[in-house]
Amino acid sequence: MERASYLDKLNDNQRAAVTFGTGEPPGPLLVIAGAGSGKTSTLAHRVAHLVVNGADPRRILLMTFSRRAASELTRRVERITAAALGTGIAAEALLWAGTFHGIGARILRDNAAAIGLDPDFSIHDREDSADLMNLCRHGLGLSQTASRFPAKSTCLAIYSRKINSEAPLGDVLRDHFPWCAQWETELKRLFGAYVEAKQAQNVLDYDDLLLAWAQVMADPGFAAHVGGAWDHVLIDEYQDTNRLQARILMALKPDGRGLTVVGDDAQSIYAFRAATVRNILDFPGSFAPPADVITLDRNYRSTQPILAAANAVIGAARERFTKDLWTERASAERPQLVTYATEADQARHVVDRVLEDRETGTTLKEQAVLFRTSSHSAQLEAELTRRNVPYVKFGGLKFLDSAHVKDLLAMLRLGRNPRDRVAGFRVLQLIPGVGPKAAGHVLDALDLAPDPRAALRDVAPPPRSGSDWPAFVAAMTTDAPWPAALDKARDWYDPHLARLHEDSEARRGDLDQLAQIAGGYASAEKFLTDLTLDPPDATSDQAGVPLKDEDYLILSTIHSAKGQEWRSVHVLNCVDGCLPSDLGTGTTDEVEEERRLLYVAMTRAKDRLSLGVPQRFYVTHQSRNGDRHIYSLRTRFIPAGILDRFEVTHWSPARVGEVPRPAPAPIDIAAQMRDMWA
DNA sequence: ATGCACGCGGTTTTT
DNA sequence: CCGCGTGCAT
Repeated sequence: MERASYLDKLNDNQRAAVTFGTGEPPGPLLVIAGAGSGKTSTLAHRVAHLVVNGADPRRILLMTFSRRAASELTRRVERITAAALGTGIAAEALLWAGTFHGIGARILRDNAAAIGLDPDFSIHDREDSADLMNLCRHGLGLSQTASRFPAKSTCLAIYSRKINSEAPLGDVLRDHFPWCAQWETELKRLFGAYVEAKQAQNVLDYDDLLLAWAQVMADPGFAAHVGGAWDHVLIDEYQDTNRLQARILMALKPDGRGLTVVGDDAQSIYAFRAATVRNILDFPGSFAPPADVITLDRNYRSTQPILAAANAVIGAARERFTKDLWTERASAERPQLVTYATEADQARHVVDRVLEDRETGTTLKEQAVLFRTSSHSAQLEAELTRRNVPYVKFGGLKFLDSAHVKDLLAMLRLGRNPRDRVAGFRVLQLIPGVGPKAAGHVLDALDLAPDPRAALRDVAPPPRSGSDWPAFVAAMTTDAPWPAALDKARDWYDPHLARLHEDSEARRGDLDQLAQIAGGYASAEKFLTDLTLDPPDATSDQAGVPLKDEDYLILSTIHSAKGQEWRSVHVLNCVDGCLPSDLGTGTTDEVEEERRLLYVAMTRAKDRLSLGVPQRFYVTHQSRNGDRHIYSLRTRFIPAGILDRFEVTHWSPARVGEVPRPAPAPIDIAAQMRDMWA
């Protein structure tokens, strides 16, 4: 076959990765792809190349870290194949592109009957899971222990880590939750109850999507059935997978044939979710003969000075398994390291710089401000709002977390799966006069009924529910097709929204948005699954999400910035305590992960990079005598020895024209007010 | 039984 | 500040 023209645009290593594999199907391949090395493009080309050479796209499994990454990849594959073949493959041909969790949900749903699951199972998001954990916690009387028992979210985090790391509970507690170690016995009991509750309620949490999948794969018959559905399995961001995911992968393709994994150990930033770089390091040796390894170390994204600074930061890492990145993009401009007296100064200057860059032709969308923790952007957001700069924030709170959205989604979930007690408690208590007790009775009755959905019509109304009940039942049991069913729920919910929230107008807008999204789905089930596994991740202040064609600045946690790039990048709060976060400096491993976070942040920049170092912070509510400020130091990841990679400056606001004004004589307002009644 | 007022305490990052 | 548990009035 004549050499396809798309191969000409690739460098030698990229081409080797794209065309790798002589066998049918080819042996296992590991691609170590440095930041900005054209990883996504290489992966897309490899998939396209397989298809161009006759692979059936419906028999390719493509697993990525987010659904956004999956659709980007799919789009590119379509473009490349379209150019190469004349006719592109249909958009639907790549049937199996998604996240580990999304694919897991699909496999479990498809095989539900055979593995003893009700196919109508609901999927709980993190908060729902924590709520269920809380119900169990109360049930076992753990909420009123003499010394305080760990909070529901902590319990869930411990449980989740145990599942995903496949480590004994004792080890998990010792290594990651030492302040909870005294509760090991109680936690074990709690987790047992939690698992039973999930099963009784026909509910799966995030971890179950992987755990149940792994358990399916442990059965040889099922493993062959599931694994046999694909000729090629490609995994992106392999450095951020955990033990459980690796186990699933190895069971899918035990001999490694058809398997490609891509990743970069220098960008591993999800250890808190039990991801382990061991997966990527041990991958080659898991097979006999070992997997081939191809390294992409040429960076196409950043200028040389940016790369030099990033390399210096990661160069000090305790362990390094890969390469220094190199580039041919010369520039005289070093990254900036700017100190400020306060965070407010930092916010002001960053906005100044952003606007300057926009004046000189860099749109807001081509610029980003990154930070370690969602709350670090608070002052910046205030400044942006004050100066009317539109922005969209990724990471942190999502609009799905707001009470009114959760209420409506819970109604839909309860309609599909009346055994879901978390949804049930939430929804039933919306009815005035119905509290935990009455809600519990209704749910118990539904639980015992042979057909819970029908039972909702017949169940005795709660004593004080009044005239609301028939309308509620009607809304819940409607036969309206999707998405009209959502409108029925909204109609019932609307008066309660107005009753419960002062700002019901703004919240109604969110629900409009939700209805819009719902319209794009064929069924409530698909809608709920997708929304839970891949929630719309941007929030943007009170103003609502800007229109798609509008220009807006990107604000993002470093975690949510993974895989992305911008011409200009500002990193906030590069000080000890923020980056590394003072919460995660317990162990050397945790500190090393924080170092990689800074590395990831810096390598997002194409042309311009600046790191902010505010020296004074206001810390609120840390001492009971009110707010205080603390002084902070430049991050330990930029020691004096590598300062020469940066242009170091200090910025303070101009004080021009500022004349101190004398204060007027004091007045006694309180006395005046008293005198009004004298 | 529900719902509200009060007081205490508090590990980010996400599928 | 916010969520959570407790205690009291309806």
